[in-house]
Amino acid sequence: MKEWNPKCLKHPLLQNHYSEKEAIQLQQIWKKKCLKNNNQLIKYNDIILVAGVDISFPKIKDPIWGIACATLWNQNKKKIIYSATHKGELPFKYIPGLLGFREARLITQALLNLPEVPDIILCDGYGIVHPREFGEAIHLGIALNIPTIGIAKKMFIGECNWKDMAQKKGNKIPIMINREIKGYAICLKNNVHPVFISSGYLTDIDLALKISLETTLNNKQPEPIFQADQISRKLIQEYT
DNA sequence: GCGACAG
DNA sequence: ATCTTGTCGC
Repeated sequence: MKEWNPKCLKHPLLQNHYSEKEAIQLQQIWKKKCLKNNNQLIKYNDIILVAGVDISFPKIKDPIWGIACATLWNQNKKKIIYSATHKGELPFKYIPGLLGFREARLITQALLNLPEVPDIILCDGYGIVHPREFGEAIHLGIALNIPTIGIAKKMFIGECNWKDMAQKKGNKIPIMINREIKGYAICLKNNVHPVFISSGYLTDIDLALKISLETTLNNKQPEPIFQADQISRKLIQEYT
């Protein structure tokens, strides 16, 4: 059984209080480093444990703390088998394009409370569809050396006429950047707006779509993320 | 310069 | 992200 690296919270991408400029530089440095390594993509058959992560915030103006939740889904049982949470400080304000610096550390602390290490992590946000191809999913995946997928609820960058698409489960339409397909808007539930899926760390878009569909039960988002959202949101109420 | 902008 | 009830459609 895989073990958590006890030093994983020491990773440079998970440290506190970077300046905005430093954060952007780190994204560029680590993006370059990843391209050089030509790492192996995860294989579909090696995926059994799928984690989903999310953070909820108190309803105040500029929240400086939040509660992260990580859930664990078993692909054979098709259900959530564990969940874990962590309440803590947010090390960075919200800046579009730098979400990983705000959320990845807290998410990691919740993941560390899970009894097992997941084979892949579903993130609430983007992966490669990002101004510097360094969305939160990529950020978290590199820091932990675990494959990730980005699943966002709103458009960010790129071209995609998702409003023209019939809201039928399974329907999808590409997100184009520079005439290339970088992700997809895909409906996971009938009569509901699509989610926006892009590959993260050690994954490609085909695997991302397949795993997302297979871990979806009856909600707009895959169940691991949906449950992480629900659980963290409930916990916030108890602190408020 | 202006507005838009994942969570 | 968060504040929020009912309501429309399958």
